[in-house]
Amino acid sequence: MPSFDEFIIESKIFKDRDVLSPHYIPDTLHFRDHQIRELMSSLAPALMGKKPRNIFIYGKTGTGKTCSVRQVTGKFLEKSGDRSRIIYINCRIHNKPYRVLLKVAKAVMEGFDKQGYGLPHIYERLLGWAGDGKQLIIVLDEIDMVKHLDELLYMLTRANDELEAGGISIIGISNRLLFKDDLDPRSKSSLYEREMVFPPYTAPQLQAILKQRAELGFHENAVTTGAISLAGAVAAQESGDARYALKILSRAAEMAEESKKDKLTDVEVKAARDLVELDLVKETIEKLPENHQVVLYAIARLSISGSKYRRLDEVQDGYLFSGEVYEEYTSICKKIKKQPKTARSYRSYLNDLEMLGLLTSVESGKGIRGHTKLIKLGHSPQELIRIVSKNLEG
DNA sequence: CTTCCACAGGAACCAGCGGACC
DNA sequence: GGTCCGCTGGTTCCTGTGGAAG
Repeated sequence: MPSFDEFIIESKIFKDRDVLSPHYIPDTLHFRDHQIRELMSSLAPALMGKKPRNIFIYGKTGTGKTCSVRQVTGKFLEKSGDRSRIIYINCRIHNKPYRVLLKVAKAVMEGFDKQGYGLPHIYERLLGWAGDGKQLIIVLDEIDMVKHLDELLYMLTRANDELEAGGISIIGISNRLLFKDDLDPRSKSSLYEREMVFPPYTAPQLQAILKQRAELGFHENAVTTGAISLAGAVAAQESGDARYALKILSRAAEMAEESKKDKLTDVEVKAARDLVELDLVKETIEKLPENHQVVLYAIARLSISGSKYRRLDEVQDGYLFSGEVYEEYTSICKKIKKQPKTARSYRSYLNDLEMLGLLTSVESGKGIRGHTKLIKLGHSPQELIRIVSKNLEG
């Protein structure tokens, strides 16, 4: 009889895995002193009973936006009594004005956890709460995900005007700079009272961050300096994304562990780089609704067999017509005995997939078939087919 | 120059759902 | 248990576009 002891092995590399996870918030955040100070000075008025300005924060993923805000709000809560509150809302989940407001109301008012109230009712209750001189700061993370954002901003700014004492201010966080163009000018100017930018990390900065985490998360001498600098350099080149850098490092560590090594070197980092790429794709695909996956599958199959319209090769290799992809989609649906959705729905799936970076598309032009979209996959079709078909069966 | 093709994407609408309230 | 309310995930209808064909 084997003993479990032989499977429960002390890791030779990891000391604390959590430190490497993207949710971990370190005590000291490197290279963001400036932004943190600015945030604190912006919020300070709230502690003195005045309304702070609205702030808009922009930066790509993994540039420490959320981390910095979390840290500052944490400090803020220690200081503030019940006269001011900060509420953190992830707009990916609460992506409508109603939901945001409901979430705020729930957070602020005891026993306000019933759904089914109309928007005006919630609004009034909120006004009533802030009315006696309280400061409310709402952090909207991934603010670009909110639909009808204009409505929400308008409502909140109007609330401010109606309040004689107290106030409501907003910190908006986004990784899309362009999204402000879709806003109407009034909400734009109210949201952008103050603007902050989080630039991507440079290679040396990423290396320092990785070093800090490595000291906490790995055993002593388990990682070579070469490995850390390589991981930092790779991530800096790709995007300056700290999350990505950490992912490479921890994946490399897992690989070293699997091959029973006690040291993590640049060999593992190199190998991990490609895997991480694929991991990320896999994650996004797994979260996709069925129809999206079928569309993706259709595109992948056609990418292998190539477009029916040979003339396309003259223009650019590997692109497919929107129309033929839809045909493929419907025929796959029939094969798996599913009712295919309308072409209109299909077009919105396409847009969703493009937003997630799973495919790229360009408007036709240059002399092919009038007005259509040309579609191309962002990744190897064989891998996508593997992932999707495994997913749809299970 | 007009008409046609093959779409793009907005707007309005609808079915079905689930929780809160009476 | 009906109904009010809003959400989700579609559909239907529609107007817009830009190169190609006539």
